[in-house]
Amino acid sequence: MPKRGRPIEYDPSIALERARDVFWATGFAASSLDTLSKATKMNRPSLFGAFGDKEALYIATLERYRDDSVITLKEKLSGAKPLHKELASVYAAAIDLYLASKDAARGCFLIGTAAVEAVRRPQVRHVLADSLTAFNAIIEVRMRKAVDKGELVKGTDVAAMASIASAVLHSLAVRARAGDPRNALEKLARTAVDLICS
Amino acid sequence: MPKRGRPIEYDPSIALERARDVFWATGFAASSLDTLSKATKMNRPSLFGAFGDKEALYIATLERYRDDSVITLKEKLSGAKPLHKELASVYAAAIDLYLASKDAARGCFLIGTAAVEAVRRPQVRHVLADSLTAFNAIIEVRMRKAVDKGELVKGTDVAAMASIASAVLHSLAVRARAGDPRNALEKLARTAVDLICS
DNA sequence: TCCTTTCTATACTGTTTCGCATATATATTA
DNA sequence: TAATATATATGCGAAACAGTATAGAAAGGA
Repeated sequence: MPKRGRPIEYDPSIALERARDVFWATGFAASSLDTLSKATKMNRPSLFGAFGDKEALYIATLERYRDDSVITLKEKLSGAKPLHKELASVYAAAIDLYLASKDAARGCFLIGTAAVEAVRRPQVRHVLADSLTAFNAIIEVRMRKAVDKGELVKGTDVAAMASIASAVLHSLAVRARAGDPRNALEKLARTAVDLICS
Repeated sequence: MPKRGRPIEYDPSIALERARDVFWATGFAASSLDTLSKATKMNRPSLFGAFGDKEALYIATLERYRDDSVITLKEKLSGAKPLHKELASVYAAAIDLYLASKDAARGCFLIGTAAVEAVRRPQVRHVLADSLTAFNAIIEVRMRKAVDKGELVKGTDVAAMASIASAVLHSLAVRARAGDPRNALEKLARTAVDLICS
């Protein structure tokens, strides 16, 4: 017996994106339910019905961002192209994402907004930790493949190399939010690719 | 004509440290003046008289943290010891600082709490950017010296190397706040030292 | 047509927030 | 001692806040 009662007027997926954008620009603590309600075009009761309280909504946006990021990261590190090209495309995509806003740069949603809440909110901390681990693992898989293919010298510590590649991603996230210009971020990315793939 | 009127009962320097600790654990937005007032043992009117409004107080704590960090960073990168030892001691000191709390790890005060406010608060963004630039510059100076001393091969791009060393510091800051255990952070630090000083 | 179910709109409640106004305490100076 | 200058203590007040209660609207089912 599907479809009883009044149908919902919002698209949960779009609403989640709008809420994410609010949190991304303002952070969790400074984002009011009023602002979120307007951005998602959902009334507060509808927000509660769909996602739960403010923290649950925030965590849903974080998980969505993590899942999207995992997908694009896997795509870009598929192994179809040489490692140095794939790694460069990962950094380029990250920089585009971090500088996408017309206002001040937003950086990475996770590192920029979840880090501050992580100390006092264990759920947020765990989503953040899971995400960083997931990203690192995808990079590590590609690095292992690179050793097999001869793109990296045999004996390379792939876990170590992956953590360095991740570190550069973290640095791009922070520096974007600090207002670093695009060319500075691109220089860091080139440096990292050269260092890792030399 | 010094010392008129009732003398202050608080130590501005200690009060600033206490306020910094509140911001460090809770972030700017979620730190109430009530909590800050209790932590500093200053009434709200005294807080305003001494530091101005909440944002001015926050910026004062950020600048203090940056200045302290610059001093210790310069000390540890004085050139008295080999580069790999000095760099390792920088990372070790950072890890100690990031994990110092008895509760959840606080990471880096700047990256953990200023990054989230940077988008909407230009003053915070500028302090953050200045700080990252200052840290990077100190590392770069040491790297240049390392080339002169023969610790790094001639022709090394010292600016690039310094930005990688900084990136690892940023990653440690984020990963500490995500709850990564000490040994994971220490492994990243060792990896970075080996990569940079090999 | 009328009932049930589900979503939406409005408005409310009690709390917390920041910044400040007023009153009081403690020092120096005349 | 009186006057002045500065700091502290208490608490006010308007606004914002999160979450909810209640009423109304829009669909399907009988």
